[in-house]
Parts: sequence; structure tokens; C-alpha cells
Amino acid sequence: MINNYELYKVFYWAAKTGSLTQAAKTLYLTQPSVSHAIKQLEDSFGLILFYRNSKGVELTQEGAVLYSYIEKSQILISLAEEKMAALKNLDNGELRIGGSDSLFKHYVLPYLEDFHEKHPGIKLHLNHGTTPEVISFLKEGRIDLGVVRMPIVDSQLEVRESFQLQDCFVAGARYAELKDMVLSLEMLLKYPIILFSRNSRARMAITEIFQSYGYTIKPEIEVGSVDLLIEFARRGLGISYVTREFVSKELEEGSLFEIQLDVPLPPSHVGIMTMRNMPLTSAASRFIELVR
Amino acid sequence: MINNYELYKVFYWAAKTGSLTQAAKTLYLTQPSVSHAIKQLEDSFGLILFYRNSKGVELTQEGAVLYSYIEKSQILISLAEEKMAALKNLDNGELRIGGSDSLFKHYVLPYLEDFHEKHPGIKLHLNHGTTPEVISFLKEGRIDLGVVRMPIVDSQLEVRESFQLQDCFVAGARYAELKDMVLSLEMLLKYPIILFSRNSRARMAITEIFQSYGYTIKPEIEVGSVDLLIEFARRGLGISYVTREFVSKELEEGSLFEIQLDVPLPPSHVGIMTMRNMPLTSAASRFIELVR
DNA sequence: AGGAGCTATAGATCACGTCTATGATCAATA
DNA sequence: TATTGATCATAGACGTGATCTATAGCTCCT
Repeated sequence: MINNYELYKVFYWAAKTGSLTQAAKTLYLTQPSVSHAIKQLEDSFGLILFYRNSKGVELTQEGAVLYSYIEKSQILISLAEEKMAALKNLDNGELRIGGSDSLFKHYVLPYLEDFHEKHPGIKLHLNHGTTPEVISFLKEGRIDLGVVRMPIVDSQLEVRESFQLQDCFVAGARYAELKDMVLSLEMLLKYPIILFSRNSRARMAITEIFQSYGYTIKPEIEVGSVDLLIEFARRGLGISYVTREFVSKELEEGSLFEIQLDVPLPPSHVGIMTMRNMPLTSAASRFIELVR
Repeated sequence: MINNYELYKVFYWAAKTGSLTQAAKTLYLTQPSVSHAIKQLEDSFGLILFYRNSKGVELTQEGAVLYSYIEKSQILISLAEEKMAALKNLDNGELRIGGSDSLFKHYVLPYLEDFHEKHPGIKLHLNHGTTPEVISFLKEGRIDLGVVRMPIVDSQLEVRESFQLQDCFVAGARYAELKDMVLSLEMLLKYPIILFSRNSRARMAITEIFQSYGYTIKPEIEVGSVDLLIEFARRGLGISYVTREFVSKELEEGSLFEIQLDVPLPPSHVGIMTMRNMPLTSAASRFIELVR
């Protein structure tokens, strides 16, 4: 039984319309083509599928049995094609993004809102984790793209730089005397420092910066979230190292102020990370395009 | 979306085996053909369906969605093909026969038993009725073939003569004096005659025979079934006109005897009737072949 | 009798499905 | 590190078979 499945499409329409001529029109074929196709099917089964009469065709008993299967099959294919079109049009589908909570909250969110408004049919899945975790998610295929701090050096990954973040040291009212001063790193280190505890890119970056100047930065307090970094600084428990964009509200309202240093802190870059040589879903491509 | 459904077969096997090479082997194609087929599908949707890696292929999110539909569709087609093969092999199906009760009982039954033994998967449907009723059944498509007395003159029908029946007059002990006599039609008519009441072929035939000899046969008793014809004759209510083959048991055991006439009664022919120019089901063809 | 449907058949044509040959990439070996 | 053996992709050639046009045959209806 080596049948061309295309024949079933012809059979389906012939049965559905009850006319080879009609089927031909539906399929943009000529009537003899349809006639021939049906004949092929009949020959392959060794069974007659249609009664031919002057008004058209009618299923035989055996043709009716075949139709009961083929009809369902063809409907499934139609549904599949509709679904594919919907996926392509982004009427449908899902987008799975990995990244840190703070990046989601302060940076990715507006893009997600925009994306969701434009494509309300796409389900969004956010998976937060540290940069190494996000990389694993990506490699395991659990997310479509990751939003992480650069640089990422991994030959399996492709990273599109998307924007810069400026990290800085901030303090609260308790250290008001520093507000108008320009501190050296050495001076800064005399104060209690609050850093993000986890093995994050930001933490690594600041450690390296201090090392490049010959100092070692050792935090008084380590916390597990950006929110705590901010809260601890506000309460005067120390000076927090935090992304400036994440505390813009506090800086504005004056509950925190930025410590001015005599050396520049290099900005950190945020990138959108995907698997290299792996095709993206339409939704993922669209999102990246939107963020650009 | 004008897609060749053949591509879905290729897609199905590629997804199922996780390898274009394997799919090619399954489908007796070469790997480039499969590769090309998948590419066509992808292009037609504008979506990537597989991740290609050095071990084979893996469905993308969108490919997985497609597969969820196509898998069911392909399974239905496989089932359909199996079913068709079963119908062809007569492992399966139904055979609907029309005819008179008496023909079924005395003539068709052994063939049906034989058929059923050879093809136990075929469901048998027997519809009894008079010849005109059976013809209607056939034209309405309610039966596949009819077993009736010939001649049938209907251009829509095709009749295969299959065997002869000899009708005759029989009587019981009450008319024992006739056993060794040879009667003329005129003499016969002096006795009470029992005929089948319904507008049957047999009734028409005997009427015509008498008319051709210039007589009119008028029954004393009309009954509605062959069984009653026999029973009435046995009980001596008259002389029944009945098919000899239907009373072979009674003739043998002596409860009935055949009246000898001085003119021959022409045999009646039984035929298997089908719609002309209408294909037969495999089961019907097989049955006819068996009866021959 | 003629016309308007329908399907079947015959024969020609050419698109396209399939092939072979080869390249590119990757992973697991030696 | 080079080698081998998988994988899939690409290019180009080939030939089959799907499709076409033209026509016939049939049935029903006017």
C-alpha cells in the first residue's frame, strides 16, 4: 500500500461535494485529473469507491468506510494548517524568556507589555534565575531567549547587545555627609558595603574593577535580591552597589543618593542571548526585533 | 495554503524517527528528498519545524504543534488503509441480500452458510419481500443483491440466471386416488386449488400457463406463505401449487405426492439480480461467484 | 431530437519529485 | 589533533507521472 496521500485530498473533496467536477474546481484541477486520481485510489485498494451516475458520484459502501476515516484526517490537516498560519501571524503561540528578576522588573517589562499588547494571543513565560541558570535553561530548551548581562563567552550562544546599565554605589540618609563628596575607592571601602550575594555578573564585575585598581572589595552584608540591596541602603545599613536604573525612583525622591567616585565605573551591557545556529520561534524573533 | 499532503507523510516520519535519514529509509526515498520535502513545508508555513543537529533532527516548538495534528491524521490514514485491505480481503464488511423467505430458506441458505464460514467477518443482512419489493430495495440501495424468480424485465437491473426450480401441484392423503393418475388441466381444475396469495412471480407464472391453454385458474384458498401452502395440502384442504424443491422432504416421506399432468409445466428460473452498471461490493461479488 | 450536465479515455507535455554527487558540520573516536 | 563516520544541506540532472486538452459516452431534461 504505497499510496500518494495527495490522492486522499482528492477523494475527500470528491466525496464531500459528490461530484468529480466540483472537486476539480475546489482543488484547481481539471475533471479528468480528479477522475484519474480516484481511479488510482480504487485500483490501489482493489475496491470501487464511488457509484458514477449522470448527476455526479456517490460513495459506495466501501467508499463510505474510507470517507469516515479520511474526513477526520483531512479536518485535522486543515486545523493544523490554520494553526500554523496563526503561529506565523503571532496570533498564537508562546514566548519563554529567562533572566534575572531585577532585569525583568526594571528593563524587560515595558517591552513585554508592548509585545503582549501587539500579540495578545502569545502566552508569556518568564523564568528567572542567575546568568548561569539562564544559560542552562536555554541549552535545555526550556526558554527561547535569555536576557542577561554581558559579556557571555559561550560558543553555543549568540548574544545581541541590547542596552547599557550603569551600576553605582548608593546610600541613604545615614550617610548624608557623603552626598557632596567625591570618594576614592579606598575611602569607599571604609564604609560598610552591601553587595548582591549570588554569583551574579554584576557582583563579578565590581570585584574585577576593584581588583584592577589594586583593591579587594569585601561586603559587610550580602543580600539575595535587588530589592533588599535598595532597602538595606535606605535603612542606612551600608552602601549598596546597584544598577542606577533600578533605583531611579529612590534617587528622585531623595531616599537614596549616588556616591560620586573619583574613578569611572564602566557601564555594564545587557544582551539578549539565544542558542547559536538554532532557529527562533516567530514569537522570539518578533520580540527581539521589538527590543532593538 | 496549497500544500502537497504527501509532504505531511514525510514530516510525520521525520518527526517520528527524529532523523531525516531514517525517514528516508522508511519511505524508500533518499535523504536529500526528505530534506527537500521538509524544507518545502517550512517554506510554505514560513516557520522552522526542526532543529537540525549532528544526531538528527528535533521538533521545534512550532514543529511540535504541527506534529500533534499530523500524527493523528496519519494514524487515521493508516487505519483507513488497513480497513480497506480488510474489506478487500473480505475480513470485514457486510452483505445485504433481498429475496423471498422461501427462497432464502430452501435455496440461498446453504450458500449463505458456506459464505459465512469462509468469511466470518462479513455481516449478513437478509431482507425478505416480494419480487417488486426486492427490486425497490435494490434501487434504493438498501440491499446489494436480490434473489428472485425470473424473468425480470427492468433495464436498470442485471440478472444472472442461477438455477431452475420446478413448480408442481401437490396433494396429501385426502386425494390419494390421484396418486397414480395423469391429470389434464381441466380435470385438475375440478379440485380445490391452493395458491400463494401475494402478487408473486410464481402465481403470475401459473396463471399465464393456464391462460395459454385456454383455462382460468382460480384458487379456492389463497395463503400468504409457502409453509402454509404445504401445510394446507397435507391437511387435505386442496391441491397446492408449490416449488418441488420446497417440498422434497414431504414428497420423500410420503405426506405429499406430486400430481402428474398431461402437459409439462415449464420450470421457473431463479436469478441473482443486481443494479446494472453499479459496481458490486467485494462481498457481493464473492457471494455471486460462490453461487455460480 | 437536441442540449446540458456528468464521468471516462487517450495522448501529449512539462513541472517537479527524486536521484546522484558533493559539501558542511559535528561528535566520537584513535 | 587528526580521522572517521555520522548527520543534514545544496546543486544540478534526470525522468516519471501528474496534469492538461480534446473527445467520447452516458443520462437526464427540455
